[in-house]
Amino acid sequence: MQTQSRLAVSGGRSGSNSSSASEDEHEAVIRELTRGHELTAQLRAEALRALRGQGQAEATAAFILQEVSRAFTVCLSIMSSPARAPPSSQQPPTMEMAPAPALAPPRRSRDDSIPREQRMTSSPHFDGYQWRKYGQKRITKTQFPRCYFKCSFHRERSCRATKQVQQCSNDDPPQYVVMYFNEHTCDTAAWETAPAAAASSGMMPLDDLSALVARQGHGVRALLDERGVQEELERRLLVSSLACVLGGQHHQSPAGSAVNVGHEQEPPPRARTRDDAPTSAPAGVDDAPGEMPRIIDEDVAGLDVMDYDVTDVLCFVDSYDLPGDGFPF
DNA sequence: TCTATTTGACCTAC
DNA sequence: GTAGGTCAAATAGA
Repeated sequence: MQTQSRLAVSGGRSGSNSSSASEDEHEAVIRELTRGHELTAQLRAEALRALRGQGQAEATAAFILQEVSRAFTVCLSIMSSPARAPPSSQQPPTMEMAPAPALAPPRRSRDDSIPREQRMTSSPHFDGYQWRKYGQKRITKTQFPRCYFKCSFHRERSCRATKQVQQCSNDDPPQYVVMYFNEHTCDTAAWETAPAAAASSGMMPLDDLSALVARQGHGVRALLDERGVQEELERRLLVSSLACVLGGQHHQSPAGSAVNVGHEQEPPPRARTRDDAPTSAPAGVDDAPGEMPRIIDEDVAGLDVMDYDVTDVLCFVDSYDLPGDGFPF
């Protein structure tokens, strides 16, 4: 890609002043983000022109590309903020002077306690990964205990991902703050496929999906209740709409269902119901493993935004309390 | 019997 | 010394 090559040129530039190189990189990132923003605007114009008069597809494409554009805007605001300014030249060089790292402590240091992602949800376990609870702690000045989870594959696949779940309100349904630490290094795509996992992977026709839920007993029903099906419909609509935009094809709603995905609509229902008691839930074993995209906090931008790359950015941004509908932390 | 959860103890950072 | 994060033995459930 052009972006990569440009950044590579910028980053690979030889020079004695590391601060200068850092500034160059910073400028390069802003430059690329700006260009991405411009290209998104062009793509949006082209897509809307191509899809003019096609109702649902047009609206969905407009929504998705608007969100992409918003992501670029937010990233640019982050990169332009003083906090993201490149380090000053007064900073002492640390690489050579730093002492040899001691044996890494097994426990996370306080510096690492900054979550890579934070979200508020009433379904703290439904994020597409399997977790195992390894601890619970009552935190001072809080009403509810904090639960600690590791990725279920932390041992066999050395996945270091952890998350903390803490109830923060007694509402109905109760709300939880979920904090994620470390990236998943496990390959969740290789999970064994239970029927529900197959259903949620997008490979099962929606008619079959609905029929499965109607036909099966508690097992599948627990995973894909009616609201889950509704959410699945919406997810596929988004995916197919974006594919149509990129492929220039007319969108056809999956399974002939008409699902409205728009700003005016009330937030779609959550997919999960069993997660409202994190201390007793079997830590996500039933949480629809597989390729199902993680569902981001329903509050993000007031929309039911799926966790594709774009919304990863959105979610990340939310934790910085930027202007908008972000998560207030 | 196996696996996941619970919970008190221990360890580390502040 | 305190608070928060993790460990690991005990326990529960399938």
